[in-house]
This record gives sequence, structure tokens and C-alpha cells, in this order.
Amino acid sequence: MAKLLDTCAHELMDTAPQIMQAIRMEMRRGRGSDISIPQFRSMAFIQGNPDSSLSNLAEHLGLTLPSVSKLIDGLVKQKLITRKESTADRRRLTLVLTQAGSSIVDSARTSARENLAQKLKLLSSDELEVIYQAMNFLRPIFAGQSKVTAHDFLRRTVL
Amino acid sequence: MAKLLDTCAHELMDTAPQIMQAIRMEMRRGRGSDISIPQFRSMAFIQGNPDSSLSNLAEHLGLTLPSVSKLIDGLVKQKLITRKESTADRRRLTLVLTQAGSSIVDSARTSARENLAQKLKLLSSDELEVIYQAMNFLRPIFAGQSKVTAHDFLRRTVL
DNA sequence: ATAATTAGTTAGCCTCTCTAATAATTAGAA
DNA sequence: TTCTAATTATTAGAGAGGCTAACTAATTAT
Repeated sequence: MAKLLDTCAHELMDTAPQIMQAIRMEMRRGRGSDISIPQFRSMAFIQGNPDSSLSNLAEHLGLTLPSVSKLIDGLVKQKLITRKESTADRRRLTLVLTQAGSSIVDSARTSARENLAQKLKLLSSDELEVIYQAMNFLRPIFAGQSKVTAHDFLRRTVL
Repeated sequence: MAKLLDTCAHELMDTAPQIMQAIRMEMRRGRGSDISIPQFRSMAFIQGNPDSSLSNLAEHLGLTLPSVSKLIDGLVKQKLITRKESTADRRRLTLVLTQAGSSIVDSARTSARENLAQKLKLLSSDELEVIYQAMNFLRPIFAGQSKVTAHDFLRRTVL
């Protein structure tokens, strides 16, 4: 039945924004490390995937290149990351966390995690298990937004 | 064990933004009804809770009053909702959807729902069931951010 | 009556995200 | 090889989305 599909879609549209808002607040609460969610996500990705390029990051975040470029601008201004020129391919960037950046992303992560965990304490471990599973079903579906450009599209379908 | 808590927290921080990004794109894709997620959420709430005030809406969204005030500004400019003065309490607003607003929120809802459902088709109905349950566990935890003001806090704890 | 609370708005700030246009470098084809 | 394509990133410009702080107006409580 298509009913469950629609219901789930509705639930997602309803719940995801609320969770985001909560996370946003948790991130702010962890004062001392005052960064936004996209900033945190960017740094976490760079930390986990050293020497990534802007494009890599953009694809991971599901954002456009200009958006990410500006996002990185902010982080560079705060000296949390640096842009390094790649020697092999001179148009390519290599993003590197500074020491400050690394420690901030660490503390932000644990702080947000603790605050969130605090909220999740209201649930039983069975319920948490369900959530854990759900996230693992959802992540692959919504990850890697594929970023099909108009040009790619034409190339694939017309040409 | 506290491990599961932390893992779930981590999964949430990881997955929620991606879902949001996908929803954002789905909303845009439903061209003709070009509204943002907060705008959609506001209108949907007003549709379901007629004659709500700004404060009601702000609490539901988990946002500050000024944020919501500005948000509503935009919708009023587009003639999707109107601010009506309440006769009983003259500082209170009553938010009302215009006809245009009502039809836009309807079409945006079905469009986004269909696009999302499309993505969810990749899952089995068992997996959907898990997601459904998870959302129902999560929603109450993250809904109604309680919005404790400094003043309230002092009043409750000190006085 | 006067003080405190509540409902909204305004102003100012910064981030997020997009599209469109541009520059520089590399890869591919004629 | 030369000239065209594609890739990588940036800039400019615009509109939302958030927040805090400071303010007005109306209501309630003392």
C-alpha cells in the first residue's frame, strides 16, 4: 500500500526540521565553540577525509560549489581551516584543518553529542535501537545527492 | 550502556541535515509553489490551527518571536497569509491563510510528499515501518522546545 | 495607579543557499 | 598540436533564515 510511504514522507517533513532546530540549539549551547551546523559538517568531513577538494566536500554536503566556497571562506577567516594548492592539479584545492579547527570540531562534536544524548535519555534502549536502524535505512537514501547538472543531463539523455 | 545513546546522537547529527537538504530540494522541484521549508511549516500550522497567534506559531516552530515575525512578513508580502487583529486582546495577532496561501500549501505538500515517497520506494515496507516508529519516538522529544526565557528561569529558580 | 508581563515589531548582524558570470587549468579531439 | 571541452574554484548579487537587543503597545497584578 502506498499509504505507508506517504505517511513516512509526512513524518519526515514534520520531524526532520524539529530535530535540526534542536541540534542547532545544542551547537550554540556548547559555547566556546561557536560554529554552525554546515561549518561543523564541513570540518568533520575534512577531518575524516584529509586533503579533500572543494568539490568532494560539496558533493558530500549536497550543496553547490559557490555555497561551499563561501562557507569555507568563513572558516578560513576564523583560521579553522586553510586552502592549500595542489601541486599535481593546479586548479584543485586541498582543504586542511588547522590545529584550532581540529580541536574546535572535537569539542563541538562531544558537546553536541552529549546534549543530544541527554534528550535521547528519555527513550528506552529498544526505542533507541529502532532509531538507530531507521537512520541506517535513511542515510544511504539521502546521501550523495548526485548533483546532476543541466549539462550532464543533456549529455546523458540527448547526446 | 551509554554507547547506543552516543551512537544515535551521532547518527542524528549525520543524517538529519542530509534529509533536510533533500526535502529542501524536493520543495524547490515542485515549481509553481516556490516556498521554503519554514514558510511551508508555518502555513501548514496555520492551516491546521486556525486563528493562531505569532507566539503559538513560534513555539511550534521552536523559533524566536522576531524570527517568526520576519518570516510572516515575507508571507504577507506574497499575500499568502494575513495578520488580523484580535478584538479580545488587542496586542494579539490572528494569522489567517489566504485562498492563495491555502492552495499553495496544499500543492506544495502533495508535491513534496510524492517526491519524498519516490525516494522511500527504495525501502521495503518493513523498513518503512521502522522509520515510522522512529519518527514517532523522536517527534515528542524534539517538539516544543519549551523556550525558557532568562526571566522565566530566574523566576522559577531564584524566586 | 503604578509596576510587571505579555505580544509583536524594528534594527542590526551574520550565515546559508542559490543562480549567473568569470578565470584558470587540464583533458580530449581534429 | 592546436583548439575546443570539461573541471575546479571564485566572485557578485540576491533572498531567506536565524539570533540578540531594544522598543511600543496592551493587559494583568499589586
